[in-house]
Formats: sequence, C-alpha cells, structure tokens
Amino acid sequence: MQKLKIQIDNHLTLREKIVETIRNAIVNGQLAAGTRVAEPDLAGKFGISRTPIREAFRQLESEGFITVVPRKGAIVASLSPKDVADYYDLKALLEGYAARMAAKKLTEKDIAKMESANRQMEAAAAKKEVRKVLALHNEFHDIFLKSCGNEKLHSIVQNLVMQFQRFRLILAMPGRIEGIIRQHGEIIEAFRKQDSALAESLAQKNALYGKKILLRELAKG
Amino acid sequence: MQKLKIQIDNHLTLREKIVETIRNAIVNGQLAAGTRVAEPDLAGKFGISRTPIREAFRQLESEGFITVVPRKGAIVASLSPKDVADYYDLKALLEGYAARMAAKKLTEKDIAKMESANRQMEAAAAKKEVRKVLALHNEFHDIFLKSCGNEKLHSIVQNLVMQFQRFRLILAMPGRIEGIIRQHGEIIEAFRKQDSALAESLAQKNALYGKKILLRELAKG
DNA sequence: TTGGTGTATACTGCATACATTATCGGTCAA
DNA sequence: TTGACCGATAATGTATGCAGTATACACCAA
Repeated sequence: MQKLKIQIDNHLTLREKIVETIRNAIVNGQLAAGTRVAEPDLAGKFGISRTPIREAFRQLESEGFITVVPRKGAIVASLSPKDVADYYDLKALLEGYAARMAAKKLTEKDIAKMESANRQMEAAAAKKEVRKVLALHNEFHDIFLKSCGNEKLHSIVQNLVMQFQRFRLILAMPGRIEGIIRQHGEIIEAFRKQDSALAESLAQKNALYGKKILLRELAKG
Repeated sequence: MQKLKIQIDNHLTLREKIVETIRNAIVNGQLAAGTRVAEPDLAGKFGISRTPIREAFRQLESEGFITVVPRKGAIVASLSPKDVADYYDLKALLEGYAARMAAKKLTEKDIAKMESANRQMEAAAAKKEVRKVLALHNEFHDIFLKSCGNEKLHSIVQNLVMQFQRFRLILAMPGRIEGIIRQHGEIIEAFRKQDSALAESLAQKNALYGKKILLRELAKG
C-alpha cells in the first residue's frame, strides 16, 4: 500500500526534476560557483520551456543554491571562507544538541545501523570511493539527527549539509577520513553509554574538526 | 548617491510584492492555516496573471508558509503543537548561542538600543498596542542575533520567527508581556557584565518561557 | 588612443493559451 | 438507499509570445 502510493506520487513535475538536476550539478561541482545560469540556455538543454525553469530558480534561490539579481539573471551562489566557518559553527551547535537529545532515545537497532555505516565508510575509503564515503557519512549523521525528535532541526541541518556538500569532497580524501571514522566510533560509544553530555561534546568536536581542515584546505587555494 | 541607487533598485518585481503580501496575510492571520489558496483566485484579486503568483508560491513553499501538493494545489501551512515545541526548542538553542557569542562583542550603543526597545515595549504594552509590542520584541532580539557574527544563524532565526509570528500575538497579550520584559532586562544586565554563560542561559530561559505559555494557550483551544 | 554614445542583441518579467489532471455532481445499477 | 461509474468543470502544469531592460560592441568625437 505504502509502496503503491509512492509509485503513484512518483509522477514528478518537470520543475521538481529540474530542481533536482540543477542542485545535483551544483553539489557535484559540475556547475561551479559564480557560473551564470540563463533560462533560455537551460530550457534549450533540457528541451523544455522556460516556465518550469523559472519556478525551479525560485526554489533554488530560497534554498541558497543560486543568487538571482532581478532583471539581470542568476549565478551559482559562491561560498566564502566566512560562510564555511559559520556553517560549521552552526552544524556543531545543531548536531551537538541533536546528539544530546538522541542519546536517551536511540535504540540498539539505530546504533547498529550507525556502526554498519561507519564500517562501510571505512571500506569505501579504502577503495577511494569518495562519493560513497560522503553518502555513508551523511547516513551516519542522519540517524541521530532524526532520532533527536526535532524535525525542524533535522530539515535545517539537511539543507545546510546539501549546500556545503560541494566542499566536503575534500574531507572525504584519504588521510582525512581516518580521523573522522575514529571520531564516529567514539560517538557511537557515547550513545551506547547513553552519555548525553559526552555525545554532545563529541559531535561538536567532530563538526569543528571538519571546519578546521576544510578552512586550511581553502586557505591553500 | 546611495539614496539614489536605492531608489533605482526599488523597482520590485510583481513576484516579490506578491510574496510579501501573501506572507503578511498569513503572518497576520488574515489567511488562516488550512485555507486553500488557488492561483486563478489570487490572480483575479490582484489583477495580474498566474505566472508571478506561481513563482511566489515556490518561494513561499520553500520558506514553509504554504504546503503545495502537486496537481492539487496549495494550502496555508498549519502548525501543530509539536511544531511549536520544536520551534521554541530550536529558538532557545540558537538564541542562547547567539547571546553567548554576542556577549563579548556588543557595544554600549547596541546595549543602549536594546534598553530603548525594551522601554518602548513596556510603553506599547501599557497602551495595548499588540502589534507594536511584537515589532519591538523582534527588534530587541535582532540586535544580539546580528552581533553574534553568524549571518546564517541570523537568517535562519529570522525565518523561524516569521513563520511563527502568527501565534506570537498571544504572547504579547497583557499579563504575559510583563514577565518577558523583565527577562529582557536581565539579559541586558548579563550583556553589560559581558557574562557569556549567563546571557546564554537567560536567552534560553526566555525562549522556553515563551514555549510554555504558548503551548498552554494552545491546549486551551 | 581613449572615452562616451548609440544601437543591436539577448535575457528577464509577465501575460496568455493550451494540455493534463483532479474534483464534484449526477445518474444508474444493485 | 447506497455505491460505483462517468462526464462536466475548474484548477494545475507547461508552452509560447510580447514588452522592457541590461549587456556588448561598434562607431564617433576629443
């Protein structure tokens, strides 16, 4: 029944497909920051009219992926080092809180899932499957973000993560990921002990660790 | 020169005006939660075509003010007690953090502005100017949210506040506002002492106080 | 050569028209 | 009377066309 409903609703509008496509292109770096995106151009590329494109632009603008100047056009939003710092500070705050709240709620099944994701991440890292590493990384964090009980917080963090995904490929590089995997292990331990304060502090540290190495990379060029 | 430029750029698009108008109508309660909003209806009311309306819908949907079901239409988003609870928990977390960060940065001028806003709020409350009370309330909070240095945090809280403004008229009622004004006074004192930890804890308490009385009101009906 | 002006081009903003889908009411059969 | 089917109506999704504006480039004057 549930599955059937999904099948029915699966009839996506053109706008939704366009939003997905453009967002993915930005996130994966195919559309670099600062690139101009013109409506007729995209309409031609996708073989559709400008209408769904324009609506997709409005949504992408609200989500922070593009910047639109009225009567001039849209460019892919660029993110300054200040933005990155702000982002990670926020992530530390929100994920720290989520970890604290989730510590008392997580089931053994949840924790097992986190362990599994972390193990698979290690394997993917060994095989240098960077994109898979990132996907598993997000899966790991999503588990306790969902369990914290605050849906609004969850959706805000999800949006933030999406916006900064394009930079995070750097983090998934060999040499960096090992530290992150170890930190994840410590977080799992804290959850197992139901130690809220420790889980919060470790989740914060994990985010701030990402901030540190990403800012260092950006400073290099 | 600056003024001139503002005048020129002031040429808002229809879409922007529509977004403002609908958002205000929702925030002020003229459009109740659950109300169906149909494109031809609005287009007729404003005497314009559906195109800018549709684009405004996409933006309002991203901001959380309306809920759109593909091929069915849009309704004004409704907020459950759970949403309210989540909202205030988030507000406590984010404003607490902002207060902590701002405590070391606020200038005497900033603090004076907060005092002025709080005094004016008291006067407006005495005259039962509910809407003015709310505006001043937001002004007060905006000062340290801006000073915390994290622009992303600032914009997220602004969006949250806008979304829940429609409920907050209850808080501005006589009998409730006195406690809030007193709490604001305590927060100002903490800022003056540059006591980060105290400022954070007071800001959190202030938000959670709002949560408590609003949830109680909602439970009543 | 350089600065400014004018024109051509292209893109955005909005309106209109058409296609597709959901809703609602009525009719008919059980 | 109730339930299902079917058609009419209205709304959403998409395409296209037109008006206004920004950009680019060429041309002219200093």
